[in-house]
Amino acid sequence: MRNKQKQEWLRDVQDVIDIIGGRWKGAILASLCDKGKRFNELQRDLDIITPRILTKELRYLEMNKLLVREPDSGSGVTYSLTEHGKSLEPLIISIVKWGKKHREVVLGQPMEV
Amino acid sequence: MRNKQKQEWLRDVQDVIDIIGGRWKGAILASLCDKGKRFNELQRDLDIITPRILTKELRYLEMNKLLVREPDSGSGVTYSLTEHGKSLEPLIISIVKWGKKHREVVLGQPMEV
DNA sequence: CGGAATCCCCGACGATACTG
DNA sequence: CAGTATCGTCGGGGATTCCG
Repeated sequence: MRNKQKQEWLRDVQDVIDIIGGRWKGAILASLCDKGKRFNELQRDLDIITPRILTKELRYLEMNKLLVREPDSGSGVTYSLTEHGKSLEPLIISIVKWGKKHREVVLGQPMEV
Repeated sequence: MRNKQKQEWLRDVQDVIDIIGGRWKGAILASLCDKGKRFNELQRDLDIITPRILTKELRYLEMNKLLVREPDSGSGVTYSLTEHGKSLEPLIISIVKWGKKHREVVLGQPMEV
């Protein structure tokens, strides 16, 4: 760990994990991927997350500029991904790819060369 | 979230996050990246992680076949990455790359097209 | 409808000490 | 050297209720 560059990596990795990690953030991003959604719509879509948590997560993601909150005239709010938010998708795909390979390995495939 | 594929993605992502997330796992992997290390060596390398935690993390990573524990004759144990463990590096690099971009965006760069 | 306020629980993480 | 044992804390996540 004396290695400076790796120290920095760790910080970056932690940041990203903070964004897509946790129980809900990934799901929220995924749900918004198709199209923008309203609060209640999200709440239903996410298998009954409590409003408190949903609000908190949305705020966090908004702060990180991954999504935007747009009140429409009346009592309605729409959340949708920003370009930056969408740019996460390729990364997610890489992660998923490794994750699948990982599952195979752990389930007992031979792998040691 | 009705989207089946995305549900699966989320699971995979969570798995991966579980591996590189948390406070220490990433650091341990990074530390072992150069070469295998002994328990105490790791402990020192990781800026005073307590033995309890280190043991727990090592066990977890071992279970996931990212590293191997090899007792050498005498009272010494060496931990080193498996091929599978090493295969994480490219992924980490992708994550770091996005993380850096992300920091720029959040720090206030224009980015909306 | 879209939240905010309160209260609570549990699991991750840690400090410290001890052992074969 | 390589752990175990015991205890403690701290905060994320949740249930429930109330509000404009």
